[in-house]
Amino acid sequence: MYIREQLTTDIKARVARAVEAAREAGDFDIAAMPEIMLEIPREKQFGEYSTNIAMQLPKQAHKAPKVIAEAIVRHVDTEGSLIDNVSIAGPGFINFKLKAEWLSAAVNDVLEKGDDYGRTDGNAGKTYNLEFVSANPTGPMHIGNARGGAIGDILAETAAWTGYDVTREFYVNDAGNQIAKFGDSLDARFLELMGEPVTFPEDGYQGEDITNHMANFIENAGGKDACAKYLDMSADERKAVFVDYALEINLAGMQADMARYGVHYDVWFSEQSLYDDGEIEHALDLLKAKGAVYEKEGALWFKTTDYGCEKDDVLIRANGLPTYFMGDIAYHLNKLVTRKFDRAVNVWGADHHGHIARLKAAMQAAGVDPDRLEIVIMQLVRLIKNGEPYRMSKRKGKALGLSDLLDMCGTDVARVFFNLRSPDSHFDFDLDLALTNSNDNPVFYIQYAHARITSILRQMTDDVNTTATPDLSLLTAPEERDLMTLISDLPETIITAEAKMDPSRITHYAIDLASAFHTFYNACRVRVDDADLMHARVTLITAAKQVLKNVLTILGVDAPDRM
RNA sequence: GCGCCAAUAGCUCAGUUGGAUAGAGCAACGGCCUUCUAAGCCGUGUGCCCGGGGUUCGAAUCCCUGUUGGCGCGCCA
Repeated sequence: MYIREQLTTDIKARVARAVEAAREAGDFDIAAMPEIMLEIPREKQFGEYSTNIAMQLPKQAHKAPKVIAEAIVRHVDTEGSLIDNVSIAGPGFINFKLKAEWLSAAVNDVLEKGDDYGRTDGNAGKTYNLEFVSANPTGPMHIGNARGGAIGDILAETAAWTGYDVTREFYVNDAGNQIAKFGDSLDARFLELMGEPVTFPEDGYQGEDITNHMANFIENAGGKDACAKYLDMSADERKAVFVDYALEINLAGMQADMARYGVHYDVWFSEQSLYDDGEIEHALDLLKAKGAVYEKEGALWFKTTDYGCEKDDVLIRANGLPTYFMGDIAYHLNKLVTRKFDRAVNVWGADHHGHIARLKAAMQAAGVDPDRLEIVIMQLVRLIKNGEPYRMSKRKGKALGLSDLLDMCGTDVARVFFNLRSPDSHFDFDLDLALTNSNDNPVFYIQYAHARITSILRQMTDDVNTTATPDLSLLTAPEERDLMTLISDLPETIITAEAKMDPSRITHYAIDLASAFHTFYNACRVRVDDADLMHARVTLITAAKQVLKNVLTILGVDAPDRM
């Protein structure tokens, strides 16, 4: 148990006993014990913890909040606790001021747990599938995928730090309509390169990458003459060859890009495998058996409207081909039923939010608790160049790729940048800022704190007797206390980030921690004549360095020793 | 038309399960390096928390409503 958890459970228990004691003493009468909430006051003058219990009771106790608060405070037993004193303030807040020792406990906690400081086990034993990015494999990844990658990966990491057994998953859309379009586009470029007359499909992929694929294909095959045999094939056979060829290359490219981005997937799940393994059929049969499917105009429909949605959705088209929705149902049943994940979470772009309700409806129809499926909706990224939105079209191949982005600003900057704001806020990616002004980026601010600490410690190896126990009670400066307080917050920050599915909280914490260290650094010298104080401060910055390292690990960002 | 997301300082944004005097970065101005990394620190001030109702002891936060912006509403994925 980390120190904050110990404190909150202890204080809550003492408050509950005090309320009980006050009631027994006849100070007030209440029918039921309300939930006791502890909060951390914004103003330091109000102590480390505060409860509003006295303001929740007046209705049933028929007494003024202050009177209730006084009665509770009279009965609070602080024996054997870290509570220094209890007071009443404002409209009836009960404030707890702690003994300075609690901060030492936080520092010792860090030193004891090391690389594991911040890990908790509240979700131990539960499996968690996190699907993110899942970019269309028909072309290179774009900047929206970059945001999804950073958010998803750090979300996965926070989940792992709270005890979940996490699987990072990429759904490869290697089946269906867009693959057909991909094949049409490849074939058209091939015929063009071969000098055959051809009209490029109107809704085809116009990017250069398509032409490059086929140019390379021809070269690898030994030139145009050697490729003449493909002209004799049927168009469908030929497209199948090209799709196989280009898909493999694209997939390898995406895997390489994601690896470079610090994202390592456990599973690359093929949509096509759902067809090959009969899971599409099986899912359809299941829905049919539940009576959720009907036929209309030659197509098979899912009764989405039975689940509060506006209209029904097609599962199998009149031409016999399953829709993307059908595949998605089979896929999520695979996650939740076949593979039995306790939770399945998807990170989707805002342009997909309309699909949440119907997918959950399908899960419900299939007899699966829809709450086991959660969607994190990420608002779309807007590229800003020269202060104006930069329009790009993936179809025309003008998108800025993930690899271009990484060339420009590097993995560390990109990962932090995309986790500066919560997923559900709109995000403007300023190209000029990323290109020219990396000093403004908070990632350097955080890393600089780590490098500074390392530098100090490097120079002090001989000055401190590390076998002795440091006297942390010497750390009384406000800057020292602020730093220690922040250090104690990491476990709860991770738990909150996971619970709210908001990885930006980790980034904000990292910035706050770095700021607390820089402030401390400027206010307090570590290398001082007083050997005991020096020892205590070395211990403090050693802990701060460890926490910075752990938080950078979660963010997937390097913790440099020098800058 | 219906649905989802957003609106807080000049700009970009924090703001914890509703709490006490709404914060930070950038920008502007002024200060801090003979001593552990100045990619840093300290100081100076600015708010119709989009408007209007409501709930509450208490609302930037919750509910209703309006406005503005983004996205979606296909036998596309």
